Formats: sequence, C-alpha cells, structure tokens
Amino acid sequence: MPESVVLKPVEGNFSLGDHIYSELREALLELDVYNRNADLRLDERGIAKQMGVSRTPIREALTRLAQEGFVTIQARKGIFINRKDLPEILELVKVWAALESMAARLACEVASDEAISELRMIAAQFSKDQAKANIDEYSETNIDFHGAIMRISGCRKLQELGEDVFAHLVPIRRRAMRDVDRADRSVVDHMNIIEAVEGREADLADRLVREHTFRLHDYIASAWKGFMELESMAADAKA
Amino acid sequence: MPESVVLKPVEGNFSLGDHIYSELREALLELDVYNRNADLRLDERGIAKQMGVSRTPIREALTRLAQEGFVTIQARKGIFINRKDLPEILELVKVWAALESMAARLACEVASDEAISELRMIAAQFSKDQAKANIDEYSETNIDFHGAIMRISGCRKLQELGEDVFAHLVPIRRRAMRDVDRADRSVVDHMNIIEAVEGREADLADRLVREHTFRLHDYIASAWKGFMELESMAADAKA
DNA sequence: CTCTGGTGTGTGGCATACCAGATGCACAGC
DNA sequence: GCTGTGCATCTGGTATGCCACACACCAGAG
Repeated sequence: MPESVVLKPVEGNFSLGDHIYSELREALLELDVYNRNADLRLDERGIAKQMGVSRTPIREALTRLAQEGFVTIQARKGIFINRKDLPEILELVKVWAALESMAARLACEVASDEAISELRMIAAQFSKDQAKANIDEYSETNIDFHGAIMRISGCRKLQELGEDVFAHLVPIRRRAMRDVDRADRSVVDHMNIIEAVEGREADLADRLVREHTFRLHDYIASAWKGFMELESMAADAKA
Repeated sequence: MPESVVLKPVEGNFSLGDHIYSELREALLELDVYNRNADLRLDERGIAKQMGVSRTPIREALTRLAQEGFVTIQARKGIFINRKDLPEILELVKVWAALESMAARLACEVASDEAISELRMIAAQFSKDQAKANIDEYSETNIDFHGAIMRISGCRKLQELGEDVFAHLVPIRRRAMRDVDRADRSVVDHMNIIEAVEGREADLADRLVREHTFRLHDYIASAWKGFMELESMAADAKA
C-alpha cells in the first residue's frame, strides 16, 4: 500500500439508533418542557415516519432516554416527556454540588499548573460588569468553567456523571442565568475557587464549590414560582 | 362496589424486557467478571432461546445494560461484558465518596432523630470482634449502614445514583470485604460517623464519610494485584 | 511456503406484522 | 338525561425475517 494515501478510519458508530438517540436527546433539551403548552407526548410511529425509519431504532433510542430519566414509557399508554418538579430539581442540584465539590478537591491534588492556569483564563474573560452586560455570553463561559473543574479533576466518571446531571438542569439553568444580579456574585465565587485550587487548598476548594452550587440551589428554590409564572405568561401570550 | 373488598392494583411493569433486564443485571453482578475464565461474550440469540423469548426484549435489556456501562455492544461483532480496570474502579469509589459524604452532610440537616437512631441500631449489631468473626454477616450490615445514610439524607437522586455506582463495585467489594483486618477499622469509622450525624455536625460527618470511603479507595489500590492473582489461582485450580 | 481473494457463517441492526391492553365514543337501555 | 356496554382505534410489546458487515477458513496463484 502506498504510504502517500492515508485514509482516516471510518467512525465507529453509524447506527440509526445512536443517531436518533442523540438527535432526540438534543431536541428534548432544546424543548422548553416547562412551557405548559408544550406537548409532553411522544409518538413512536410519528417520529419513525418523520425520520423515515422504522420504529425499531426509535424504540432503542427511547429506551435509552427512558433510562436516563428524560422520558417515561408506559406500556400501551404512551411515552411522555418528564417534567421535573421543584423538589426533584433541587435534588439534582445537590447531586451536582456533591460531584463538583469532589472534583475541586481532586483538582487541588492532581491538576497540573497548566490546567489550573487554563481555569484562570476561562474565568478572566469576564469582569463583574462585563458579566452583567453580556449575560448570555457569560453563561457559556460559566458552563466552561464548571466543565473545566470536572475535567482537571482527572476523574472521568465524575465528569461524565456531572454532565448527565447537568443535562437535566439545562432548561432550569436557562432561566436562572437570566438574573443579572447573580452574575457578579458568580464572578467573585469563581475567582475565590480558582485561588483555592491554585493554593492546593482542597478543603477550601471543596467548600467554596459546594457553597457556590448551593447558592444556585437556594436561588432556584426561591425563584421557582417566578419561573413558572413567567412560563404561564409566555404561554398565554402565545395563545 | 363494596368497600369491604379491597384489591391491590396489579403491578405496573410486567414486560418481558423489564424482567429480562433485571434478570440479566443480577446475573452479571453475580458473575465473577474478573475471573479470567469467565466468558465475557453474550449472545443475543442464545439468551433468547434459553429464556424462550424472541431477540427483541433481549435487545432492549442489553441496550439498557450497555447504557449503564455493564456491557458494550459492538455492531456485528458481539456483546461483551465490561471488565473494569483498576483506574476505572478507583474513579467509581471516588464518585461514591462524593455522593455519600454529601448524603451524610444532608442527613445532619434533615434527618429525624428516629432515623438517626435507626442508624445506630444497624451499626450496633456488631462490635469490633464480632465483625471480625462473622465477616460475611458484617458485610451485609455494612451495606445496610451505607444505604441508610443515603436514605436518611432525604435525597432520592443521591440514593439512586449511589446505588448505581455501588452496583458496579459489587464484584470488587466481595473481595475487599474478605480482609478481616479492615473490619474493626470499619466499625470504629461507622461509630464516629454516627456520632457526627447525631451531633448534627455536617462538616465533620462529611469529612468522616469521605475519609472512610477513601480508605477503601486506597486499600483497593494497594490490594488490586492481590485480587487478580487470587483470581488467577482460582481459575487455574478449576482447570 | 506465502500471500491473496473468495466464501461461508455468525452477529447485531433494522423493517415489518401482529398482539393485547388502554381509551374514547357512540348507541342502546333504563 | 344518565349509565354502561361494545366496538373502533391507538399504543407500546413482541416475534420474525432479512440485511450488511466481520471474521475465520480455504483454495489457488505466485
């Protein structure tokens, strides 16, 4: 074989099931589940026809989504998108706090100086005022920051589980981040966390991350009703 | 309808898929994956014939098991039981530590006095010496203890995730628990944890649980090679 | 003997047909 | 008008058959 011709190996997973899974998953996250007008029902046959495939791969994807808790499959009744209530969401935030605070702790022990400086670069993109002004952009940076902590912890399972939990919080987060007043507090928190990690102060980093996440927890708890009312109004406006 | 006749509603999930899922899952946990003689391959058609059903529900169950990380499905190649390596197992233990230490923290805040006294009852079943003598029974009690902490944290997600993580550690735990020298340390740890929870000292309980779990972590790390050699010898003896 | 291409068999992926429980509605009986 | 019975229909669950790819094996060319 001539060495000049180098072909990249074909990507492994081309199965329809996999593709439909990620497609549906993304669609579900995009969908505003908490909009009371949203259609919470999924139709296997409908999706199959719409995507031009048979029910089989659709069912495979839905089975996986059901196991992840995004939908509930009821035999001979229907498939319904799960709309999480406040207590459940608060639990997810607690789990997230558990995972990320452990990640911060581990990061203090194992992260390289380069990795930590990367953290600082991410957080340095926004000052308090800039974060307020560009709340949407800051939101992205915020995600990156938390993702970075998970990553530099060096613990893949922690990272994966964190992402899974986070996925369920995406629709909530979309709302919580609108509150500009929380942005500056967030910037300060992040800076403190970075310094703790830089100083390899595991206990401190653990605590700061936990408290930071619990601030989100308490905020959601207090603002929840507002979220719902907002949605109702939006729904009414549409109708 | 006469009120005297009260019939309990029929249990919801009778699908073959669900049944096969739990059946297979249990079988996988029972199976000693780290026995190098163990057959790591699963055959859809074989299982189907063996259980007297078609491939469809088998495939559904396997899909779920694959998502949980118990097996890997490779298109047109086969379905293989995942044999986790040391780093992966240590990561799982870290995740477990994260979840359970958070559970202990929450327990300090929300657990009723009755719930906590239940904790003490579980732990009181064995003294140091008794634990050593009846290592297998103590192992069960040990599981109960950790399960109880998760439960009285009042956070279902934490509990569910913890159980999932724990499931992957079952085969490992079977080995780690054989070490009687660890039993008395475990008994002491548990007592300290209980006292911290009773005293509602969240930070302390958090730390004690974390350190307790990390002792398991370090023990596995150091004893891993021994585990494997033990298995090899057992395998040789069989052959 | 070595290498190459063909071929048979095994395996998971997918499409399809059918099943039975769930549901909603119309209509008969009161 | 109200009730409840029966039927048409919808929905997820299961069985089956075929397909394409992976792989081991074999035969023939060199």
